[in-house]
Amino acid sequence: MSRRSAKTTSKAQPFGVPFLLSQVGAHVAGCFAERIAPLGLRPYHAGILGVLSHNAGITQQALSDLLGMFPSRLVGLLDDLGKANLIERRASPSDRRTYALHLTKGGRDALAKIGKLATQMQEDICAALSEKERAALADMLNRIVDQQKITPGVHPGYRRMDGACGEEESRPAKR
Amino acid sequence: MSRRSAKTTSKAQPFGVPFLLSQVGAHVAGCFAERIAPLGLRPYHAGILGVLSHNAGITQQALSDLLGMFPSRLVGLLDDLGKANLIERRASPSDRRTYALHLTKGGRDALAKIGKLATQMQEDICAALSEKERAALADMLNRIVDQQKITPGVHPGYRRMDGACGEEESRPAKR
DNA sequence: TATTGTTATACTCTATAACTATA
DNA sequence: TATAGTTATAGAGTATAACAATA
Repeated sequence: MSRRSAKTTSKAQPFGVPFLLSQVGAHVAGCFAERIAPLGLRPYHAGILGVLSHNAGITQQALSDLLGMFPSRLVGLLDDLGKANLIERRASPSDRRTYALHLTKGGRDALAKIGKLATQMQEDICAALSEKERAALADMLNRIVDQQKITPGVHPGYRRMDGACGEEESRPAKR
Repeated sequence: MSRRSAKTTSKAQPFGVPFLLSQVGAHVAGCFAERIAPLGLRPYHAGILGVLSHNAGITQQALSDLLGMFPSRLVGLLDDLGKANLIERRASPSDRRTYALHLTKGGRDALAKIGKLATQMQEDICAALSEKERAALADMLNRIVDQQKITPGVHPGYRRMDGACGEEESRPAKR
């Protein structure tokens, strides 16, 4: 194609799919972080709101399990969301040690805003692709998610990097 | 273990391309980190080796510019690579303040190992895709890289998050 | 005076451990 | 005794500032 001006950049190199995925993924994540910053939120917060919308009433323990993060790390994030009145910790009648996590009205509103923002981002990020290609890209990525046994809708960024990668089939419930 | 049985994951949801890209990208990055760990390297190190292979003799200042990171942050990474005898800082005859960065034989060997490892990873990550699809995916990602003005071969992970995202056309050379 | 590379410092983030209150 | 949630502590990682040598 068109060669770029001299600059320090390298010439057209055959970068592999893994590098491209990681590169574009990091770029997208950075863009997303920038765009939700005005809402007073960080990507971690947004991800939790999303998970809560599909898992109403989940406990903190179960949520930290699902996200693959330490419970102690979750506390601060939930505190943030609580202070912003986006979630509430409802006391559980059966077991008074646990809280049931729920989105508030404000939380659902925030999530809707994030959704619009994500739609806009898709438009920007995929500007170089046709409608058909975007669908094909989404389909391929979904199949990778499935084949790699990534939990749908859960971002690996929460995960503590122990043994999250492929290699073996064993997934010994991590305890 | 009553709570783990319910499989708290959400049902099939329409996750957008940006989320999928970020999700898969983070997964791939984690896998890559795991796989190069036995070489005593982290992704940052590998990325620098790759950049140096196409920019032999670059100065630290120019490299930190290219990567978008603070020079002081670069020092430690180059120290690591130097201690492992993968790069060398050659004294510059014209300007004795600067060093010219070069890969050593060991550095080129390490880079070759990383390349094989990346090829293997591509096989694993793309297991769900046909050859044709892999090519289509790479092509689409390359076009996104181009359209989003991401520097080819440079991972955004180095970048300090100031204003790296799209929005405007202005790119005021960031001094 | 400005610039390159380096060191020093402060701040953020996260993992681990200790604690409480329930069970 | 074990578990849910929290708090405390410590370690890693990074941004900023200050510095010495050279231009």
